[in-house]
Amino acid sequence: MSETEENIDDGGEIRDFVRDQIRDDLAAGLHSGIVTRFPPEPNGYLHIGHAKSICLNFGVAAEFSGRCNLRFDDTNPTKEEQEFIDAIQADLRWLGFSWGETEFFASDYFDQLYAWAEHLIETGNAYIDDLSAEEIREYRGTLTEPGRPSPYRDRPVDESLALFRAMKAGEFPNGARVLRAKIDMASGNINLRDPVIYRILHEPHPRTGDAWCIYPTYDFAHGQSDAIEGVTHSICTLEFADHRPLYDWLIESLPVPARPRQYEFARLALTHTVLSKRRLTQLVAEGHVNGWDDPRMPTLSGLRRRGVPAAAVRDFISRLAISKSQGTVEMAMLDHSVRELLNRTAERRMAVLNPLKVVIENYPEGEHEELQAVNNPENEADGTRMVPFGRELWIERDDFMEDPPKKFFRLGPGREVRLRWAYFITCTDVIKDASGEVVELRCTYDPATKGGTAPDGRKVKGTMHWVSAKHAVESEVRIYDHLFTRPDPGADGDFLDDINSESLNTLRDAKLEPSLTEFPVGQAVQFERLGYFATDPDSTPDRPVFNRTMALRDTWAKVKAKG
RNA sequence: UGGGGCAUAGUAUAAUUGGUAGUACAGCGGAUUCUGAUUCCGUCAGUCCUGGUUCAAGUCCAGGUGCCCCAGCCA
Repeated sequence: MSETEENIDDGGEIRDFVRDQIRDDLAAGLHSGIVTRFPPEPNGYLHIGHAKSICLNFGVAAEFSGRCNLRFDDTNPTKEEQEFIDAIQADLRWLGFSWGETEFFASDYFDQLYAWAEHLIETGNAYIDDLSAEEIREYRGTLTEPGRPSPYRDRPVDESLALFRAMKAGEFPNGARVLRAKIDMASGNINLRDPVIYRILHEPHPRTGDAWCIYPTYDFAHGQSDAIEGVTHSICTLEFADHRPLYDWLIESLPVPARPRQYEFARLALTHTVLSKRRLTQLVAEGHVNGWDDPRMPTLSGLRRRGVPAAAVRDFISRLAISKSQGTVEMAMLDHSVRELLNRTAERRMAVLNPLKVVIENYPEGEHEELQAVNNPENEADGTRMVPFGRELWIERDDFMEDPPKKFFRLGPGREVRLRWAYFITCTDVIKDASGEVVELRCTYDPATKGGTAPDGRKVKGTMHWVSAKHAVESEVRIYDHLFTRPDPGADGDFLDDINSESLNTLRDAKLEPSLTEFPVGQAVQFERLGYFATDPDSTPDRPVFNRTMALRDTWAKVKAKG
């Protein structure tokens, strides 16, 4: 595994503004150790954008001999589910990260957070507001106009305290009242216009059950949770920069055990896909894809199912910059990391996706032989295997043209090509059906070319893959393309309108060489000349199903397209 | 003058803090090849704008412009 790191200085350290900050803080003696955290909300599956945050937070912790906590930000039981908690942990492990014995939950701190809320009321820094959600919005003002104080803003401390306790006791319905921090209704930063910090939610929580009917908001939970855990550097994405003043205000207003600091970096955006949880959830909920782990999804589980190795994801992330400028990375960048890793590690096999029958007329009927093939030219240790060869073969339809252009190196009438690891064959006849479609080729082979080289030194331009018809394993192969037709889905209207209707092409008549039945689910393999594939969990013992992880680069396709 | 953030090749970024604009991906061309793969070689292309300071500006100063985020009792 050779994961390249982009921004490395001569000392081998990764350089970016977050790590620079940490080095400075360490040099200034601010901390004895570094603690970060990865704080997913369990309301969806992890995607490749999360991988950037994961690699940053866990990476930083490892580089500075610190610790990274996995902490679920589970403060909104209306959206969160145990299924997501389990999936997030599974995806993290797959990606290759571990977080020690325990995982943390914001809900573990509900008692402490509640006590701090009371403290805020007692110190005159928070109040119970009876305004409705709509009224609060009206009073908040707009982006350019200041807000107005709620009529309940100066309610006596005792009254707020009593009301807050009544809220906790379940005496009010959802939405009846909220607890608000008392900060500045005229602030240019809307997060400081008396933000709601506790709301009534009569909703069972995946972890605390019915213990609570009031729940803290993100803003009231996150920084304090960081403080409780001794997090030194709370690294989040740019959209939270506006929240930092509130984060700091709460830390300063409360008797918390530590002073964590928040730093923001630009989240990952990728072309030809979407990475917002709202959109991904919509794709799943409305059935545009077959679940969170659909191989077309940018989720970690989708990538895994498609056959993308975790190491390739990590390599891709390592090439990214940690910065504050929000760009969109080309999907080709990810493709490159996948191909580079798989080229080195995936064994090669032969499979015919769109079969065309070939009969070798001068090969003895009823006989076959075993020919030796190299498993991986990039890794001699992978050895060789035997592949059965016979009189009737399958070749790829695309590898034959009746009237080929000059640059076409493959099979055509009267042409000679090499069958990989086997023989040179020459096409002698083309059989068509009533509609004129080619259904079979008649060929002859040269026994002297066994193994693929001609003793007389003659050359052929093309080498093709093939599968013995008698020994072929019937299979289904799923070919994937970008989920969206354009690089920026939704930029020009509804993102659903940009869904690629041809993102999944299921080939039900694929022919595999026999050894392909030995590949366990998820194991990467290269089908020679076609791409990298991995077995899908839908496979059955008698009918394997393969997903195409990534096509090989195809310069012929480019030549052909140019005409 | 609501607040916050960001501008370097097609894309993502680097530039020792004022001293030759470098890297990766993509593209293009070629060599090698029993995968039209891989590998190798070559090549294209960039500092948002306008002024200013300076021997010297991507970097400093002034003024513009453009893009992103914020008006959830989501995170």
